Amino acid sequence: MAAPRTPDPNRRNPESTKAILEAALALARDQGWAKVSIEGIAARAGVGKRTIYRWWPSKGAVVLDAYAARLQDRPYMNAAAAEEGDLRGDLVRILGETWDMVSDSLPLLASLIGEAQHDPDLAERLWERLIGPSSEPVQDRIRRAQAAGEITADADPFRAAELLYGQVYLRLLVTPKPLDAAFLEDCIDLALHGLLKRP
Amino acid sequence: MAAPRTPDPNRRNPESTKAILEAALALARDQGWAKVSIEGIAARAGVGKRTIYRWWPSKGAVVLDAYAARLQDRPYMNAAAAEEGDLRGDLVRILGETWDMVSDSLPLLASLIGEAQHDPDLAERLWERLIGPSSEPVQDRIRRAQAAGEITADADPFRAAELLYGQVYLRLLVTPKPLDAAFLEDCIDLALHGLLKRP
Amino acid sequence: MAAPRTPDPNRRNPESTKAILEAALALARDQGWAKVSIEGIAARAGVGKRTIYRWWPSKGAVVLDAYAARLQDRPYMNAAAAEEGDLRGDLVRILGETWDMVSDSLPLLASLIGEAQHDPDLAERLWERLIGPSSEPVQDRIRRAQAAGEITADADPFRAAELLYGQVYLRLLVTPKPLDAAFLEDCIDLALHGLLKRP
Amino acid sequence: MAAPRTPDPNRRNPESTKAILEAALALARDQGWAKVSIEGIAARAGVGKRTIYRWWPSKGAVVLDAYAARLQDRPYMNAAAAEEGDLRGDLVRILGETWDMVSDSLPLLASLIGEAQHDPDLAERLWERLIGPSSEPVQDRIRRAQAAGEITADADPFRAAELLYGQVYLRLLVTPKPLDAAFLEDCIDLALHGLLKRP
DNA sequence: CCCTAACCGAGACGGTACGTCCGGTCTTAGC
DNA sequence: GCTAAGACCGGACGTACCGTCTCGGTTAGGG
Repeated sequence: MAAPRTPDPNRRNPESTKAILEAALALARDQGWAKVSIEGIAARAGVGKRTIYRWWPSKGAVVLDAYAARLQDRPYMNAAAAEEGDLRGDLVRILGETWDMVSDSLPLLASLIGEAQHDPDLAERLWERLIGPSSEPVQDRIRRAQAAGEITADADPFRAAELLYGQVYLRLLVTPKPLDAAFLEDCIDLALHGLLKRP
Repeated sequence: MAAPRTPDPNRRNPESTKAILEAALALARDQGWAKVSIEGIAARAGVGKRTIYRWWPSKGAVVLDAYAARLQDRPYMNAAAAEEGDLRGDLVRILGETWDMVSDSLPLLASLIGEAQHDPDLAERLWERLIGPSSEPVQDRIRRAQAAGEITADADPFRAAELLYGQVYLRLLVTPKPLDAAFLEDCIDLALHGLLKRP
Repeated sequence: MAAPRTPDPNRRNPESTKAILEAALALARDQGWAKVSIEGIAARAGVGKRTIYRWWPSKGAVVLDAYAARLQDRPYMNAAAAEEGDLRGDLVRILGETWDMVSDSLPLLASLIGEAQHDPDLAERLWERLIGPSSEPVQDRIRRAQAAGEITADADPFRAAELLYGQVYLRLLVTPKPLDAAFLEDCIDLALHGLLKRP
Repeated sequence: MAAPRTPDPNRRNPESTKAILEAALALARDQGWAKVSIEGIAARAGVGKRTIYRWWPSKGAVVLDAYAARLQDRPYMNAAAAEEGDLRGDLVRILGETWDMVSDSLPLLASLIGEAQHDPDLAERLWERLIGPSSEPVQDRIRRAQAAGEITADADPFRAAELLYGQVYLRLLVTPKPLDAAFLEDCIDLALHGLLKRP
């Protein structure tokens, strides 16, 4: 009975969408996050501001979409199809694949997370679409290692992923030290062995 | 010899400084980060905008100063003077003390880190003044544990702190799950033992 | 063919325009020129500053428009339709009509001319819209007087108007003496007869 | 008994005064009136703002003083010493001498008069120090012409000067037409003869 | 095959805040 | 006690974007 408030997705202009996402990504990467604005995206995409506001709630959401779309355009990593090897080697491979996808756009990812601190809606989208899923392969591998008895059975795979990824995001967002492939490998070793000396 | 461009700190008005920091903190805590503006701080502090721009480069820097000043005003518990107990217990105490200081202003801390993602100068100040120093007690305790043979000698204390704190900051900034004292304790246990099953 | 830089006048909001002009006039008359500011006009008119800057280059231009609009709203007495009388009488009538329109806002007119001294664009607008046209009736009457042989044929009507009006503007802008209707009449007599004793 | 509010002129530093006046004049002539500010004058003169505010009430007053000082430095016109010639010739000479002094700084003079429209104190100073006195020689010559019977005895010399100078100031301040020596001569002729045809 | 509703570009609008300039007052140190 | 220097409060500047809105024009589908 009530008139629908949401716009009809079928009538969405794919060219405009594409132009907007490309413009957002280009601005974010070329001039940095601070220079991104809805107004700027609209101008660069040759699009009315209205068209952006119709489909996205904020500039963060646009950039997130643009960034996610770019990641999906990549020659998709086939973690699933990979042969199962030893635990450490598999973790190195999994993190390495993710690393290859994002290593050239770390500042953009950091800016998105930064923006999400004052934008709960963006925070949710970011977690649901990008960050949450990205730890699934690690959690899966942890679970298989638990089944194989390599890892304590009562460890929570989600917490295990946090132990591993926490180091990475801390570097990305806070610590003024390099974040590179070698560091990732060290993170894996440290997470696997922990701090206590083993007998 | 060259004429200094920076203003003379001796002529700084301490009352203005105090009013500005208080206004910044009040705004940040009451209305949230997004509502903080140089203009708003100046108005609430009864101060010219120029006076703020003279001494701080950005609103982030003001809020950081305000936040740091508040932390230092606390009746400081000095971890160093504490009786040395067992490793896990000391870590629980150290993290607990830090936690007590920041637990009522986590969103503000998160916003500061978020802002720092697009503001390298703020990022540096934040690390130097707030975040870097906060992990020193943990690193110290790790070093003593290494001397005592509890922890592998070749582990880097800084990396050890990253293993521990990474989990905390990941929760704070990214993961949509609760961050509380119980979680901190779990972080310590996980970091100490690592993922691999011990024989 | 080239993209126009100027905004499209068709999209101009007539209500905003009206509110701006009224606010400008009210501020200029109530508080005096010095208290007029774009910011103040915008606030009083309930309008964004941008809307003013979009259509006017300076506060002087706004006030000029407001002042000119107010003059045109007056129940216009058309000198042209007036019965032709003797030269002096007609001049008295013409100056009197102009006088009636501006006598209650002389400081505003003076301020506009004052402002125009440092603003060539305003000076041009002021001359084109207000001051230049105001001497036309005098020039017309001079021309008819030349045709009737009352005035030397080789006198330039524009210069004649300058002789007459110069005295008036000198009083308005420079001389600290009263400018009133009686003075206007004396200006006419002096301009008509000149200084040299007639035989 | 009461402490004097006005500063003691004897303690005035002549070097500062000179530097201020020179700086004011240089700024006014080089960058135009709009770029003149107390702050700018102080910086250029190497003087504290306080020193300017102590001796002048406004930037207009400073520039007026600077301008007046410059005029007095000129090789002073000796109108008084001039041989008395015929009326028209003397007027041409008197106006010509004034013209020679100001012709290279007309915009500055116009700006001063413009500023005086919103600054009654400046208006008074301007009239007393510069503009009023400048018409004295003309009034004197008019009086002598009246005594000689060349000019109607009942004409007010002050009004006569207004008739003559009004044309000049109108050009300077309002009319977008050239103001040059030839024009001055025409002003004299028109003022002497008036508009009415002589029998 | 036309009508009408939604999309689209463009951009004007009321606002908020920006970072800068300057006005006029006050403080500090030096002579 | 004047001076150079400049910090201070305050107000306005002109600009950048925000998110909403209105305007024609185009496009798509249901009558």
